[in-house]
Amino acid sequence: MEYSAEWTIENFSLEETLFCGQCFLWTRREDGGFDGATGGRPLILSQRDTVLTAQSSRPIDRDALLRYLGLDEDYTRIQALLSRDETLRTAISYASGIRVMKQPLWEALVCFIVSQNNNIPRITGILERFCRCFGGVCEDGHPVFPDADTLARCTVDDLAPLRCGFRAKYLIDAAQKYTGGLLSETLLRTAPLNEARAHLMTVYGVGPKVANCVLLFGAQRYDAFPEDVWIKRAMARLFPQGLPDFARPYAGIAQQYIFHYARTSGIFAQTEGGAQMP
DNA sequence: AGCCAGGGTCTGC
DNA sequence: GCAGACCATGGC
Repeated sequence: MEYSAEWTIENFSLEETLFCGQCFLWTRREDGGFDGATGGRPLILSQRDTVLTAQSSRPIDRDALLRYLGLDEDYTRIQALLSRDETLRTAISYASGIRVMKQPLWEALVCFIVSQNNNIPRITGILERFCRCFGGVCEDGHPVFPDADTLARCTVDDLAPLRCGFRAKYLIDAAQKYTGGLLSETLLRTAPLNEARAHLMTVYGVGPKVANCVLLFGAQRYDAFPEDVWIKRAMARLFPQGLPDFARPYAGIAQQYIFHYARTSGIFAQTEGGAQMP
């Protein structure tokens, strides 16, 4: 690891941010750090108290990494705004170190297509095979996330090793539309939310939930509000009237705190002590 | 064995 | 517009 970088960051949890269900591309190391990549560069991230450290075999783009981790946003302000609601304040306080990451659109599209009707450990496994099979590995052995062009040339049978089931045909259609220029990132980032969502839903296998995840995590649309089974349960109990209006511009960020709180705090007794982190 | 998992499509009403 | 069958896979 020739290159390294270091930051001091208050009120941030790298582990909770990487493993709170918004991203499935990082793995735990035995030394307590995490293996992953951004922008095609392999990275080892670690944190001790308020010190975040990045190591890589290639030069580190400090700004890009901070942005990827959502650390370029003022969460003091966002959390204070959302905390005007008492229930949101509870959910945020439970894991206030979480940041909503800014993932590349293509990665988010693939990851959340894979996520549908699936559980987090298996999503992670499928995506690891996906990277190894179609992206190869970089010089230090870390799997590389494949380009859309590579996947667009594949058939459903080519994807068999992934064991991703009925999602294979969805992934291929997404790749073909993405490389074919049928998905406008500008539109997804700037159009009214309903239009952007409808645009994404032209992809076979992308419905409202996956579209909202891609908008939130892959296009930084903080007003997008993905509703999976956990969020539906949590909303029915905690916000029967829906989120308060003032929270709407950041509904997606609120959603991430609610999601993590609902799954791991034990307020829903479905899984003893909450869902386990991989 | 049956149900569930960060759902979506397709058909039939 | 809405319910219900069906879709692959793996863990519990």
